Amino acid sequence: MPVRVLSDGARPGAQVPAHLTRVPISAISINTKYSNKTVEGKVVRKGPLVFLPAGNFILKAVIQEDDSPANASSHTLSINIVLLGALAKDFSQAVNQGDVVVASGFTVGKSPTFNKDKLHPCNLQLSEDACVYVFRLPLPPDPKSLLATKRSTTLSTEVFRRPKTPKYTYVQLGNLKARSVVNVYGVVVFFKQPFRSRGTDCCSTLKITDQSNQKISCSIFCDKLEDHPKIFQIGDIIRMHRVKTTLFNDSITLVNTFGFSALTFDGTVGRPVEPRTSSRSFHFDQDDRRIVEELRSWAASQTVLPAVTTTPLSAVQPKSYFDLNCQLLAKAPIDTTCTLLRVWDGTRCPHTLLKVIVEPNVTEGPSSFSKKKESLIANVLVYDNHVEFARKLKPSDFLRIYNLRAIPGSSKVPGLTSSQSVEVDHLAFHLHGGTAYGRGIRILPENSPDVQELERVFEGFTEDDDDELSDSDLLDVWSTPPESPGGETVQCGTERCCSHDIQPVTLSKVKQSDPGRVHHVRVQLSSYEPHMLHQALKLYCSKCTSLQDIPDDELVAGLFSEASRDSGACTPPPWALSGQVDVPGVSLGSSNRTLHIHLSAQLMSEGKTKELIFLRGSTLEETCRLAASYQNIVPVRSSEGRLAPLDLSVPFLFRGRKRYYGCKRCSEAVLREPTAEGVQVIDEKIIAEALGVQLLKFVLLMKLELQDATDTLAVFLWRDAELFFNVSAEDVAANQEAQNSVRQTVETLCPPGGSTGGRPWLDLCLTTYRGEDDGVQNQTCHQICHTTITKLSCAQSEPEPT
DNA sequence: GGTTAGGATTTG
Repeated sequence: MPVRVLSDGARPGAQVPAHLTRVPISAISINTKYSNKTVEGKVVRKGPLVFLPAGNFILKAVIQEDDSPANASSHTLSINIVLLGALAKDFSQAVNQGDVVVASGFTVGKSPTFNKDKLHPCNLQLSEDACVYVFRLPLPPDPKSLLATKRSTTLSTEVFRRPKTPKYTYVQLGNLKARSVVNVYGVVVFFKQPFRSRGTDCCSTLKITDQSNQKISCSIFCDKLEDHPKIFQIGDIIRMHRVKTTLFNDSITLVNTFGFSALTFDGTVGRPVEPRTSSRSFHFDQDDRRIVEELRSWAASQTVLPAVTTTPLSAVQPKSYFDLNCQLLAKAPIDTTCTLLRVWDGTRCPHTLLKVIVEPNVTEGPSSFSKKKESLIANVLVYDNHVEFARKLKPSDFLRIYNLRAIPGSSKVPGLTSSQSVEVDHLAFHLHGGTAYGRGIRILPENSPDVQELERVFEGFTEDDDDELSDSDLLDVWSTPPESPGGETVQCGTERCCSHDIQPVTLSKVKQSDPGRVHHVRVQLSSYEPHMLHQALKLYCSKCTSLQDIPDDELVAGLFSEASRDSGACTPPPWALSGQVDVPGVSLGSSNRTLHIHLSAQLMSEGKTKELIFLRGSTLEETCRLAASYQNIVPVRSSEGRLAPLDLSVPFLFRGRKRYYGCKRCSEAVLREPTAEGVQVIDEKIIAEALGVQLLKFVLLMKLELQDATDTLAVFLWRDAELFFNVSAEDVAANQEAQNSVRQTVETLCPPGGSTGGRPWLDLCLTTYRGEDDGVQNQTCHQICHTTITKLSCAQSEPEPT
């Protein structure tokens, strides 16, 4: 925001950048440059915010010098100011009549209203490059009186705003004093990606400099990676709030302290000034922009600063260390200290590259590529501490690998058997262990210029026509950049929890196999049914193994009202005590209804009057309402003068928000008193048993289409669906939260309208069996078993606002 | 209310 409201009571001059000098209003004239000048005055008139075409704004105001030089003539003390665009909007909101403002970055024009208002012959025009600092007297203690005063004295209906964010001051690196807490800006001249320290945190070490030419080392300790400064390359500009100065080896060093936060910026002159941060709220204004731009142009003029270079694969020299921007296509663990990253940058390295052979089933991402693409792929071996970071990488991620080493000749590659020879006369790429020289890997964000450059190069890449279809088709999957979901990031994967000791196979292998087998696969979810997830919920009878849909509410309500009309005389069973309950009318003015209830005499005698009622004559809606007051409600009707359960097309039991159904085929429902002796909780099982009802189980049934590099396969998710989604189907039937959880999981595995590149790879255990139902004999079916979702919900943590 | 690191090429 270009309008800065400074602390209550602050006086002009205190926080305006020091390089600006004030010009008296009376001295303003056309044909003079005012690039480093300010004017100061009290707002004596503030016009309304006027909307212009194309979403633009204009606002006019008059400011008056209130501590003017004695020799100024009175008519030149006040000057019209014209504000345009966002500045006008901000001014309208943040500035009140009576405030003292300091303006900079304005241009001077001839005042068209001079003849009319007899004010200054010039006006000040403030647009994009201008800045307005607002000073305001301390507020009276009672906000009500303040508002009243304001209303009576302002011309427009502006919102009076207390300053939201304090103004930060930044100490030049040459002026740092030991043992203080400061805010600083600097150009990064050295940095390491965050690495795990021996203590509790990750550590970023960096060195920064500024116009004072001091080079200051910094150590940033944060547990969470996202709180660390997002430094991509030397020359980036960093702003840090709340770092403390300490002395080490006679030099000032900076360490983060309580409330630390950092913004970083691309250090290239001319690029957009976009702060990089994980923090959801931070202070950033025209002054910050100016500081960043000044540091950029200063750094550009400095020859002593290290040059920023990345090297494309086409220019890599043997024996050199270099930084590589690339896209990850596939990765595979080699052993505990080494991981293979298969990357490309769209350029061809002139040297023969190392080939590393790994089992296809340990590879994440495609295990083979078209010949043409294969010739562009570099195999990067990352060691030791980088293995842990490599675990987090996904195929299709854009990476910057720092201090990668190109090693010519034959090297031994760990994990290879003797039959898998390593080519001699090749170039191998190693990311050695440790963090010396900033060695490490960073995932580049989608909006980074480096990523955009890579994408441009990839766009120019076409597959050979004679390539095998399966490979080239799948390339599209891998060339697709990852989705960047807004807000909370949910990363999903799956984990097998079976005891099978078998290696993963491809889907084409699964398709060829006989029923009665178990397979492990690594796949993506390409589609699922039903799309209306409530339709995935079914009722299952474990006795006759039948599966049925849950009756819809309309049908159930109809059966209830039909039963409620049957109001013939009715003799309750001898074990029951009968009574009545009033149910308030549904709408205002509709009369209360009196319903018959019957209770177990046994339970009554134990004082358990709320635990179970048999309810007669109610509608579905009334039953649901009463379910809030009674733990168990069994709807009953009068049948041939006796009390009987309702037809099993409707729930035989309501327990809170949960409804329970019985199997029509396997139940012989009669009304009996439950034996609740020694029973702590009367639940659906006890009641079902008493009523002779075969309880139906809620289950989830989905049909999923899986895909990998070789094929697609339709599988069922049923027997272990609850394990898979980590919810109970009964909860899904009753509560929104569980439904949302299932929906969210499915949508993360298979984003609606999303590209396949954003879909996670899933490790599944499949059983293959002979389907017998539905008259389709001998059909081979597949089912996901022994597999559970692992959901990493990375809610953006909220560091202290900066 | 503050240990960790405090740059400085490699086992492969």
